[in-house]
Amino acid sequence: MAARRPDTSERGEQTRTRIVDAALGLFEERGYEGTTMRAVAAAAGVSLGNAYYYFASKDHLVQAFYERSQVEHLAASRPVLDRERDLGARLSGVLHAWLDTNRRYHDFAVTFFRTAADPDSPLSPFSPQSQPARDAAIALYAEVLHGSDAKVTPAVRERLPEMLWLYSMGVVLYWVHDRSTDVERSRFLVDRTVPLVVRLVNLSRYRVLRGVVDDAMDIVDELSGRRLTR
Amino acid sequence: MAARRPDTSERGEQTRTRIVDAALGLFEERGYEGTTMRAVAAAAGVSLGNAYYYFASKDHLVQAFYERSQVEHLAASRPVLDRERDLGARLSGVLHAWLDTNRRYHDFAVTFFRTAADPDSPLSPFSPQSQPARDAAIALYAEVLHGSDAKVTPAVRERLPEMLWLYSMGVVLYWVHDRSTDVERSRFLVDRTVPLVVRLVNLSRYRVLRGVVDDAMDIVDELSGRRLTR
DNA sequence: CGTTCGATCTGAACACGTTCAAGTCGAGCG
DNA sequence: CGCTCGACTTGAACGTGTTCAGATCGAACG
Repeated sequence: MAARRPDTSERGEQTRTRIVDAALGLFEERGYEGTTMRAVAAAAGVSLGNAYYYFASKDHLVQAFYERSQVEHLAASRPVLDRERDLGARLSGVLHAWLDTNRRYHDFAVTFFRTAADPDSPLSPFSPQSQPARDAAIALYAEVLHGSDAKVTPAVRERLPEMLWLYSMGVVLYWVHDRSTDVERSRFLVDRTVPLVVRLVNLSRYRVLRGVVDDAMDIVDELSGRRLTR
Repeated sequence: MAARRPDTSERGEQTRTRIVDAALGLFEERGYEGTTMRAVAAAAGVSLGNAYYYFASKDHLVQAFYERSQVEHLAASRPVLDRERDLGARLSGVLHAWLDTNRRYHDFAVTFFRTAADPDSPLSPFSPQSQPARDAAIALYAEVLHGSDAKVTPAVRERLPEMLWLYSMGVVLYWVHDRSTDVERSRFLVDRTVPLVVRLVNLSRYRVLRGVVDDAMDIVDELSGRRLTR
């Protein structure tokens, strides 16, 4: 029979799950900084050292949140993607779905994204360790585009998903800084910029913009042979 | 006679300077994380607690770096701004000047920008405490534009500096993640995107783009009545 | 049953950022 | 000269993330 991955053994996996659950609960309740590793260990019913046996650092603990949030976002996006054909509606729907699923995490997401801004952190959206998550996210925007009735050139069709993802990262960056009630300013940003994006996408077929667009595509190619990092 | 600001009194100012010098030296030598407050205090010849009398936290210590760097950048940009009239040359010159003046700080700037990514940190480029520095930076890009021979509509003329600053923040973000030797990829990014930006600026006068541009300007207005933060 | 060995677990110890109660210093005043 | 007061300085102590040398557990094996 096949050898088991160490962290998939029964006992280990159980303990790992207990720790994650405890951590996410405390994060939501007291925020990231307000949650100590000792508290996490205690809530999970394990020793402090044991928590570090499963998670190399406090930061690594939020990767669990990251994954959970992404699964929720995908699920929340599904209905929109199945229903809408219009590019603007699809893009807007996916972004609002993101804002919805992350609403309750806003407070502690702030400190989470702080560590994510460290290029050396595995949590950075540009880090090698995030590649799977990043690819999944880009794939989502590929579906946003390819499932729509928007007409684009082949070159754009291929690179636009990545650029839409970058655009979504911009929205996230704004959202992190957004202190308005119910993050209405972020929603406003989405509502106002999505039509702009769509219009630019449509314009990209026309002669005046063709040159700029082609050059932009080239730059994306040249710089993403090896991604934003290293 | 006028009352002295406490931190401008003779002895205090001296001590403050000693601490800043010690800190910047150690930052450059061992990086941010590698530098302990105890080491800074020791190098400055003061007690640990005394360092905290002048600087509320380790983070506040890098504001000194921030200011020094900005002064250097301004000085390095001056020749280009006095010489060039072409928008692309001016923009490119200013950005390369930034890369030059910050070259030796790259290693520890990484961790510096990490804390800067925290919206609650006074070091965030979007924070109220950074407003003076931010305004100064935007003013620089206003000079880049207004001293050039580029033809733009009044609306663009007014808002473009802020957008150029945002563009420069994007370059900085890329630079922080850039691990290539001598940050050549960042230089490549500048060389390739500046012409794009210039072409977009020129196109902004034409009918096809007018609508998009006007809408973009509106959004900037609506969202920056109160800035990106609060 | 006894041994072995790797996965799992423990808690004391460490280094660091930060706080604070208690000093010291020096100029101005009576 | 002694006193006062506020600016400045001190170092011990606290809480936290992280490390590590060693338990403990349990399945496989002889």
